[in-house]
Amino acid sequence: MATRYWLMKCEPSAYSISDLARDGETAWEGVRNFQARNFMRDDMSIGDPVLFYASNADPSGVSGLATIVKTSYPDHLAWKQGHKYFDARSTKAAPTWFMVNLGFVEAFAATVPLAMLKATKGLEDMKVVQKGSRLSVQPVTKKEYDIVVRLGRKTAKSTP
DNA sequence: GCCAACGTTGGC
DNA sequence: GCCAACGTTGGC
Repeated sequence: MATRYWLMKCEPSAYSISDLARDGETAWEGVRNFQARNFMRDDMSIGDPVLFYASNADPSGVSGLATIVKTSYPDHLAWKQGHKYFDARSTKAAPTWFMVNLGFVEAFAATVPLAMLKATKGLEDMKVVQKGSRLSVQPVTKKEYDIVVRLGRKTAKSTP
């Protein structure tokens, strides 16, 4: 499958880019939105580049880069009774929810804030800059990805 | 902590 | 199949 580019959101209090830097790889668990699930289940390939987005952060924005190291497999937490990600609809025979594994690529020295993304030419169409966008896994174009990477590295240089 | 926007559920 | 009610997300 062709390389696709992604943006994946997470609250730093739950999991941050430094956690990923420490772990090297992590299972992207707990996605409970059908659109996000479809992207993970159907459209991701190993090696796809990912913008790691910190939501509910100070500031919110892209904090680093990751890559897909394992394509989708059933989210076993949906089967765990009592777990916060438990969902009775999901069975082993017909799983409802899936996850992928992310590998660490790079942590920006400073987060590229959402306000900067909004102010940058060429990123107007990104879902994340649009008002009310809550999709936690979303596709981005190569062009958008490249612009954000450039912003992230520029920010890094100006931050001691 | 507030609240607007959104996705999902359930009554009808 | 509509739509109100609810729970959640996420910027500020």
